[in-house]
Amino acid sequence: MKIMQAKRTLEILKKGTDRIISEDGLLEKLVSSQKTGKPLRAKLGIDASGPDIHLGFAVVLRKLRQFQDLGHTAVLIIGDFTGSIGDPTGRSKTRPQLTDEQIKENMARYQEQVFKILKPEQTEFRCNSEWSNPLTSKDIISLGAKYTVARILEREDFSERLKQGVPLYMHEILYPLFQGYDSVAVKSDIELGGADQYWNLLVGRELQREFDQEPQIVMTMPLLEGTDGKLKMSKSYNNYIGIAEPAKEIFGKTMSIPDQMIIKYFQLCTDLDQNEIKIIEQAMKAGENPKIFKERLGKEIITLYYSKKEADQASQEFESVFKLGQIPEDIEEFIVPSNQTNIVELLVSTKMMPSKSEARRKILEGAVELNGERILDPYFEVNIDGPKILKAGKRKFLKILPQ
RNA sequence: GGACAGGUACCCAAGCGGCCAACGGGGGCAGACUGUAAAUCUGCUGUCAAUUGACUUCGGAGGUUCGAAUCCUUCCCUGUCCA
Repeated sequence: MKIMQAKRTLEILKKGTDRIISEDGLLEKLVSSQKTGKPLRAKLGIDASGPDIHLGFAVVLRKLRQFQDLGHTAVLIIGDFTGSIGDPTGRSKTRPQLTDEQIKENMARYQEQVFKILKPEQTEFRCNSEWSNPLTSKDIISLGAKYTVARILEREDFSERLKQGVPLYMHEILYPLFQGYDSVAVKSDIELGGADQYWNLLVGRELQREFDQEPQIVMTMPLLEGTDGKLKMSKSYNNYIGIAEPAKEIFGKTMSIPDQMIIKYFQLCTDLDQNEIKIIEQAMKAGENPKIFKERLGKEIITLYYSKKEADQASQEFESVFKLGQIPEDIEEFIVPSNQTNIVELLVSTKMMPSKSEARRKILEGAVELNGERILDPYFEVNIDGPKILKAGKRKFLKILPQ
């Protein structure tokens, strides 16, 4: 009876995952949790440096939410300690050390965003400095004694860097160890992560065994490519869609993903069921305009984080601005001190262009419009005798006002 | 500690005494087109001044030279091999 129920649960949890190590292990944990009535502890590590949650990370968070819906506990670990190392996954980049202030601030912003997806009452927020800071040199050495260099080097990006002659530093090697130690510290039952975290998560499993704990289940979710459709969504590639961004932005960015990504986004970022997605896929294959599905996608996503109403608004505005070439509703205003000014000066002082050279270039390229009229002359003098709309490129609008 | 190879703009990567603000690719921005901020094509991509010009930039600091990213000295950093 209990087993049947646990099996059903397992099926739900399996949906949309990348890998589970191991399914049998997970089933066992589910069964015993049902027997004892004790919720499982599902761990997820988050990076303390960039407090913006994007759709890629939301994929994992949404899975975590599923665990909560099934009665389990989410344990979110802010990597404020490991943050000072910088996760070497992907490429090597040293991250700046964060101050306590910054971390507190980031934490607050995280909670705000995370609870758009998770249930607060079933979420445990922890900082890994809590248990990592007190470790002594001796502790760290003995932690190091629990893992071999060969095993560390099994990791693809490490061995790759070694092969290519790219520096690999001692502290980076320690990173997975500390992340794994987090699992020991919070006694996690399951750890979730993106597919690129697979290896890191396995270390946690090994370390738990070393510390005589039942090893955690490792569950990874597929990585979501960013708006470029190639690289994984990440702040550092500037190809992300943040869940806390204005609805308009979310919509626009969604519209800019390559057509081939539409289905994957539906699968990972929306609640549409598999059948519905199939229908969309077939419709596109049959030659229907992908644009309409992209619109649907944008709306679905916004509805998830805002509301249906805001989704419709964002979509309508997009249509009017980009298709019909109209002016958006609420544009920023800028008050010009003098009543006449050179167009180049104006573009720079309003920060629409980063430098005068750039402003001149863009003018010559035909990117600048004033009240709907294209300006091609860098010497153009703007008379500010009333409100005017300045447009630079397709997306930048500004209302110019006289003093 | 020794030998060798390297450090070039946001990234990768050419250049190895003047024609270098520096080839090419990626990224970014803009224009055209379109079904969208997809795709494709084209242009731009150090700053200031502007038809030609000036300034800052090729790991750091000095030097040689009319003139250096390019040669020399020294320092810092990275990799490979040897101890």
